[in-house]
Amino acid sequence: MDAGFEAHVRVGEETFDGRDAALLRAVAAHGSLNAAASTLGRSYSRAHGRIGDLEAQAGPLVERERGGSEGGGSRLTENARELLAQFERLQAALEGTATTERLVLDGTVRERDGDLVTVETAAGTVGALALTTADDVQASFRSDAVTLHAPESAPGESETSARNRFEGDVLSVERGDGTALVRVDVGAGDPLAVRVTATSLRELALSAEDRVVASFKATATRATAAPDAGESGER
Amino acid sequence: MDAGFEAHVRVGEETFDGRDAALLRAVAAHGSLNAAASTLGRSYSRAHGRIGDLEAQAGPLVERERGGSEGGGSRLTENARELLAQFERLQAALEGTATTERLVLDGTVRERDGDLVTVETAAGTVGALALTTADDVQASFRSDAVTLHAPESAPGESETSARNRFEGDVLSVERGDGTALVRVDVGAGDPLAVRVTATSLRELALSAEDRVVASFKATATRATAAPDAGESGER
DNA sequence: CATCGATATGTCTATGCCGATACAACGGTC
DNA sequence: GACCGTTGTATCGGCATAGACATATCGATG
Repeated sequence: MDAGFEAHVRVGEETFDGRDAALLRAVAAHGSLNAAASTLGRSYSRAHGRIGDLEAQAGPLVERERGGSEGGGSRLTENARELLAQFERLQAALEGTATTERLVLDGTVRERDGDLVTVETAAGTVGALALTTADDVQASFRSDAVTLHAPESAPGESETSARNRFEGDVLSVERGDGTALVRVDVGAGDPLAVRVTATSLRELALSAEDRVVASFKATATRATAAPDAGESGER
Repeated sequence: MDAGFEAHVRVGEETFDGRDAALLRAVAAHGSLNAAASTLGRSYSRAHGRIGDLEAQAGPLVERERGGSEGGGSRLTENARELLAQFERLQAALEGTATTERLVLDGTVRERDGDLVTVETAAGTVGALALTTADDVQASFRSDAVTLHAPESAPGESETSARNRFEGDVLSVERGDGTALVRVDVGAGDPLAVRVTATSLRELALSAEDRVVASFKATATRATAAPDAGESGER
């Protein structure tokens, strides 16, 4: 039961997707559309047509050369490299959110101010951006959105823009490759997972049972409708 | 040229996507698969088959009733509501990252430690999670990942797990509905955009030309390959 | 027991996508 | 001028998907 996605970038009427990105990468790697298509197991004519369609919307993507000692070839334009980089940033960003753990807190909306809502949860009150008008909500946020502080030096409410703040005990520290996952009991059902660098782990001198303050921004917290048992309108 | 995606949740052999989610929502809203299919402009037989396929992997999704005064009907199981909620959280999370502004910093990798790299950029040195082995990279992060501090009370390096820190001048403050977008000049090409709540804006008393400290976590920063002008390996 | 509206199931067919194939044009090298 | 490997262009056929349609079944109601 794991999460996934297909990224794409709209460019005019066309939709540039992972398949297109692979094609451009292969062209860059092989120096010819022919070789690119065949290594991808795709037909040359389709690949050719696809590039034509994309170029009609995005401007020149490949510089073509016909004839010559090696028959010619194709190279990416600056334009194409830019598009590809944009796609890859998007892909990386989405990849991050799809694979990053999230903490989900069930709660009830207490206050609204535009998109911003105040939600009461088992762990305390949190601010969140609302994507729903329902009052029974789940507030969730990414484990990499949380900053840990030593309790004695945690900044005051009015000194930072991180509005949400929990205090709790470190349950476990799981060392990874350059980063570590710290689990903190904040009084909610599930522990709060926080991904930090190995350096931070060392400088905060964190280990199990230590007391820490966890802060995260309301604008990085999303409130979505809770899975309602009864009936209360669609969408 | 805007970003998008198609979310899906793998469940056994099947892939639960936005189309499936819409179907389940319509069933919940109308109380019958027949009405659901027809309001979605889809054929009943296909919709029926699709639900059967999904149930083979995910377990019961709808409770069916045949016959009766109103011919019967279908209602979602708890299981289905759970699946739908999971999908909607994913959708919301991805939606957030696809629409949230990102700051992109061009830079060069100076150091590696597992997935973690140190990147030198025009605005300063930042830690990031690397998704590439290239040395010319773009470090990017979400505008909602950045916490603002008053300069005098910004926490020290060893007191928090936010490893990246810039100091700069506020360029502009753009008030929205409950939140505001603060642009900070940090010496990079583009300004750093930070989304904060209206409350934070007030408590930090931010306005243009103020000096602020912006901090964000290395684990929320992603390094992707820069659009390389020359040739340096595929992928 | 006929009616009605829903579930349940199978088949036909239109459509879109894509690989496969064929063929022309190009321009260096031999 | 023949050769070669590429870029262009057009067409055919296979395959998967999904709508359209036909039909059977179910069960409360009147």
